[in-house]
Amino acid sequence: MRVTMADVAREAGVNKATVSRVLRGDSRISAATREKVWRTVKDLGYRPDAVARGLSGSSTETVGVLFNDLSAPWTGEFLSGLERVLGRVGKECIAKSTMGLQERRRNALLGLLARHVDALVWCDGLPLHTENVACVSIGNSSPGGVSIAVDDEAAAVKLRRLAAGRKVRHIKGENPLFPSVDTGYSEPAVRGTLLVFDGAFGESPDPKDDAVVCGCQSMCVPAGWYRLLFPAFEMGVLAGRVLLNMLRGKGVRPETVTVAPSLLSPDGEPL
Amino acid sequence: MRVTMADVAREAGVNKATVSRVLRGDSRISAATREKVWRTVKDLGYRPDAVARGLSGSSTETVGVLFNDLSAPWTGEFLSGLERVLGRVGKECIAKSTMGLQERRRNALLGLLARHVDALVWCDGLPLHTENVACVSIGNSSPGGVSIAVDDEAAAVKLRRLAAGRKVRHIKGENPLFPSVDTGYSEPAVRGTLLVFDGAFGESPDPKDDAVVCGCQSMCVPAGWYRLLFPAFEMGVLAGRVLLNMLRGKGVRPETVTVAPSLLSPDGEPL
DNA sequence: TTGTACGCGTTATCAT
DNA sequence: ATGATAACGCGTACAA
Repeated sequence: MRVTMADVAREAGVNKATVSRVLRGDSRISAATREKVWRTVKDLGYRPDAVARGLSGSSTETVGVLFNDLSAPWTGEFLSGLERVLGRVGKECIAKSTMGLQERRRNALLGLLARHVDALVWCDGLPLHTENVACVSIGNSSPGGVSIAVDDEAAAVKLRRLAAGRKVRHIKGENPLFPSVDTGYSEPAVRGTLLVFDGAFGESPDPKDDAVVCGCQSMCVPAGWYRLLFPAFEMGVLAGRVLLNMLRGKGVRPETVTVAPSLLSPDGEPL
Repeated sequence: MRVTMADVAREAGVNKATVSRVLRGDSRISAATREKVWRTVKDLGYRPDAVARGLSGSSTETVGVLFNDLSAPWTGEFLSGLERVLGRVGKECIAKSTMGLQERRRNALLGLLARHVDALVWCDGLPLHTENVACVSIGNSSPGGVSIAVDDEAAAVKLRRLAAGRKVRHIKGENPLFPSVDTGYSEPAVRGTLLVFDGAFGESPDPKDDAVVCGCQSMCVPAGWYRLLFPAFEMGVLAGRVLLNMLRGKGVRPETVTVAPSLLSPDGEPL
């Protein structure tokens, strides 16, 4: 059988309520009682029941995370960053994918609400404003909501600097990570070409050219190539921080937080 | 306020228990009552409360998934496969990462047990046998438990076939996906070299050689290279199926299920 | 400072 | 076939 609060109370010779208070760190409790209760808790190996706590209390300490495609290469990094922040306060993440289908989106939402998630993270485009639940959206600014987005312009600036004096060819695959990054570089090329691969390696660059590959932290690139990193981890961290602030009712007015991707040289040096 | 079962019962003029029975599809209920209850459910937009159901019932319809490093490139694919199977029966996944730390492992386990997860998936090496909770481990066979593993030998066989007549250089990065794949090929090279990159591109191959890159479905490789795919998605699917069987008490004796990685030609054709 | 008692929304056990 | 009622484990006004 499971060790319950009643067990601890009985063993310690106090009331259930007292045990509950000690565990929640209620100040108005005698040092003696507190000590005694903690002892019993340890002795019996008692662990609060998260489900019961969720039903009785006002929070389940869970967060729902919805992706368009959970199998995309950056989701793990994002979840990792999110968990890094939320884990510290005992919250856990429930990951789901909607495949861009409106019905699945709706069902996912209803399912998560049925679980009393404290917050939602929409990583699948369309921001959805759900009353009563803290919510941030990724990539798309939600009107009136909080969103975390990639600073495409900053990326473009870095690429332009790297491209200085040469032609730029932007090669986008099926699922580019930086769909709106465009160097817009049109000066006459004097030093060859800079190839920017986003989502696919279509060809091998001429040895005298440079190549930039867009991807996540974990991606592997051929030696000598540059990397433009999609800041998935940082976005997860930011999303987590923003959510915590919202849940604590602190400032953080609805706004858009942007993260600049970093451009790394073949040696791994940031440019 | 939330629409509860009591609301439905009152509105439909029946008992809470009856509503519960109708929702669970209990057969011994009159067609009239069933119809009436369903009507009211629709009208009021009632949704069962997953938390309360978890407390009262015997299942929370949740599964805990533990990774060594959640930000690894294959975790998303794995979760996607797992969710594909578990989602069909209304189960959701809670993802956590342990960073290989024994203490975090333990805490993660305790936290998930506190949430009454129906099952656990260990993707971080050491299989942990937890009494009372269905559990599969990934990559490492647990003595007496169920595990899903990559068929390294099958991968080696395919590589050997591809390598026929040439030298093989296996280049492993920091986190190779196929740590134990070894072609063991030592015949005198008569047709150049086959480079196998696992986890890192150390160099660019000589144009006359072939190269195989080990990675996930989402990885991008230079044109003309071969790919050895880590079957993360399939492993997720398998893990899900095995878990469901365990939870339903069906056969599936403790064993090891292996998945063969596929070797793709530059055109995407399986070899 | 601590105890009493009720509520959270379901499921399950008896009755009827 | 259905109703009444007791768990499930915890939080919390209210009382003492």
